[in-house]
Parts: sequence; C-alpha cells; structure tokens
Amino acid sequence: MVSLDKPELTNFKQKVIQIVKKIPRGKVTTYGTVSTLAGNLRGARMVGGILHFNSDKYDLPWHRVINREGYISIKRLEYPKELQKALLQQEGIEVSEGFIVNLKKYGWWG
DNA sequence: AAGGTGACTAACA
DNA sequence: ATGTTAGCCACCT
Repeated sequence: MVSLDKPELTNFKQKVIQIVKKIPRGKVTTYGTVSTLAGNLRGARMVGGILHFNSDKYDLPWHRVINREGYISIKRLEYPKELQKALLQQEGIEVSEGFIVNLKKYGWWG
C-alpha cells in the first residue's frame, strides 16, 4: 500500500474542492489557478464542472472562483450572478457593474 | 454501458 | 493583433 499518493482520477475533484475551500475570505481566484494547483494545467473546465455539481452538495465558496476575466461565468439560475455579487461584496470585494472583479487586487494565488 | 456536454484556459496559425 | 483548435476529467442522459 503504500506507495506514494496514487494520483487517482477522481482525486482531482477532491483536490479542487480542498483548494476552493482553502481560498481566504475576501479574495478570489480563477479556474485556471485552481486547476493548476490541482495538478492539471488545462483542467479549468473541470473546476467549473465540479463546482457546478459539488457547490450544491458541498459548501464550496464557488463565488470566490471566477473566470480569467474576473467575471462570473456561472450559468446556474439557482445561483445568479447577482447573488455572487452580493456574496463578494459581503466578503469585502468590490464588484463592477459588469460583475467584474479586479483580480489584480483580490486575486489569490495560493 | 457509452457518448456527449460543460461554471475554462492556453497555445497555434 | 485576432480567430480558431485542442485539452482536461467528471457528471448526466
């Protein structure tokens, strides 16, 4: 058994979840960053997909995860961008009218 | 069971 | 500089 941590496929999901939950309050990050930290450079799509399914099952601060433009690409009507904007402002993050966040200012890099 | 879709990003032409 | 193609893996039908 042993061996080193076997990079199990489904582990990526758990890894992403752990990273997302690790994002400090008042900061935001991008899918690409999380995917990279999870071990996959081009796994950004998975991060979005994972949050899509797990945000509803787990308590993931999905509102702290946005696309590279600092814009919320969310498509879940159950979690409208409007809600995210409120959540981000609640964390002390400024959100532009276009739901854009300054990653330069609030971007968390791990 | 297998195929297709997806909350994206980066690289190439 | 912009536009298009390719890649990642899990969840849904």
